Amino acid sequence: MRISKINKMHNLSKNQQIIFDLIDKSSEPLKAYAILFNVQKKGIKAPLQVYRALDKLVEIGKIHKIESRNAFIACHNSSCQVAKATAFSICEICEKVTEISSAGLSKYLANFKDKDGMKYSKYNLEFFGLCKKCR
Amino acid sequence: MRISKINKMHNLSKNQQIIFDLIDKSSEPLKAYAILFNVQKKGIKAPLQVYRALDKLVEIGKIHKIESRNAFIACHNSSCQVAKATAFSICEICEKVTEISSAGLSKYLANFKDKDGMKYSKYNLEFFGLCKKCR
DNA sequence: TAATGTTTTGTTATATTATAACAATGTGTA
DNA sequence: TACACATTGTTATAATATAACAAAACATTA
Repeated sequence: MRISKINKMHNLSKNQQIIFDLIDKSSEPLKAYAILFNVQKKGIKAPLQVYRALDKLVEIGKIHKIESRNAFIACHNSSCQVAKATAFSICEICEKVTEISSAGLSKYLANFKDKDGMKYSKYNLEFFGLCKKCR
Repeated sequence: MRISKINKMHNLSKNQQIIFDLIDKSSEPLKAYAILFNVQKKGIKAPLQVYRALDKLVEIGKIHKIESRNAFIACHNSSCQVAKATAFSICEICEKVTEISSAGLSKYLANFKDKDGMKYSKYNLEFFGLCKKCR
């Protein structure tokens, strides 16, 4: 019972944990094949093993995919248990990526309705510009 | 002089025009290799020819890339001469994609400042949900 | 028109990103 | 134990995108 509860709180499997740890300690978004290269010494040999772990980690909100870069970063936003509302800033020079956590922004977007009055369950926003260092 | 002016207004080259026409008349986002397949009868034989045209068309704002789908749609927002502020709604069932043109939204995002007071020159926003038909 | 720089094209090869299909093993629960 | 389901391992392949180089077309100015 306890164990099932823990599982539902998304205890990670072996491969998932290895790959999450790598992404979590990285200072920059990691690409799938860079991850593969890094975890080969831990016995993860095939792309599919990486992609499966990535899919699951994205699904449960532990990591996010930066779509414009095909790269993955750990979620550092405690409130986002699930990957349903994400916003990032991306520096076009040094490629530094930061997850934005702005209550105002998420509220605005979560409540945004299009012309037909349609509301959306999920969004991904990527801002581009120059970071402090690169300006 | 006149000609140069026209060029600066982004008259399209042969391949760019062929590929833009195809995307523009499509009711759904097109993927690069679907485009390639469709324009082979017009003499465009190699992926690179397609990608080069796509890059240029994106650069001048005639088309947009839907990052989460690796697909391209024509811009139907007369005000967006350059691909610097884009927003789309995507139906997760039928994959219908619509460009959102909301003055409120674009104003809000163009003026959005992060915690460090940083403003961004460019953004891409993708909303996900169910369209009217699929709901 | 000739000379020039720039953009576009054509072409082959290759790199990068991602999934299909199938068998085996592990894990949680009845 | 037995069952359902998630995870793993493995090989092969599909889908997406770029490198490098040469040639042709186009725009500008002398």
